[in-house]
Amino acid sequence: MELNEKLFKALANKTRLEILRWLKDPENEIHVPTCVPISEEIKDYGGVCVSDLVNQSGLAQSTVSSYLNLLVEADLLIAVRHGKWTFYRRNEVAIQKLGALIKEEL
Amino acid sequence: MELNEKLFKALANKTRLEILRWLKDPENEIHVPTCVPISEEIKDYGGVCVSDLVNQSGLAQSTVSSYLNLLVEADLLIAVRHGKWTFYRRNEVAIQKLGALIKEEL
DNA sequence: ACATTATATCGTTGTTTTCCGATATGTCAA
DNA sequence: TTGACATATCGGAAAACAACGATATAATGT
Repeated sequence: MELNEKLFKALANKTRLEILRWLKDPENEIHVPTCVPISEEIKDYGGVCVSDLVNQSGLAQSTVSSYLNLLVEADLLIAVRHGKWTFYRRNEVAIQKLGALIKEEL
Repeated sequence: MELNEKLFKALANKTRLEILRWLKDPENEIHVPTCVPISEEIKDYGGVCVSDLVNQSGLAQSTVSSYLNLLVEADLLIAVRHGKWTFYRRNEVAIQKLGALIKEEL
């Protein structure tokens, strides 16, 4: 984790910011959840599948998928594949570190 | 100060990030300073003129000027005009607040 | 094996950003 | 008040991004 252009580019988009917020509290924020947690990891750590975020955002599936990939590349999200679903969740450690880095190093 | 697209867009550029770093410690980071502090405010709070940042960055004067304006608009920099110079300095309060907001609200 | 579902990737088009040179504005000094 | 300097603004060309539909890949169920 470092404060580079790539990281801030990932955050420089309304929808991607919304995705991060939705994933903060999916129980309340994801209005029509469809993917049921199917593993202990998902039950423990949470995670939302792509199609739920597609519904929520109103954007095309391909757009959301690439946005999610950008956020993973920036280390802000963690992706876990289970069967045909990929569950995305926040990388809380990295996000806290980001806040600290901005205070110290920006 | 809020975590919106505009703020992160301002940070999503290598040169603008460098400018923020240079302004963190201008004495050491600005290699060829030309603008002498001419007021108590600049002496007290610091601040670097546009032409020094133009030299440092190697970009055109117009580019640097608009980059600085973007950072001011995002509330990350403070601009103070003295005579024919405009001195830019970091908005440390806002930057600390940004770090805190990311930890709490991102 | 085949159809279905979920996600990822590719190619494209319109929009935004980057960065420039030219020019305008503002300030000081002679 | 004219010239020189510092900065800001404008208009444009090239690159990057946003967002889409079409298609590829991957896993599941029959």
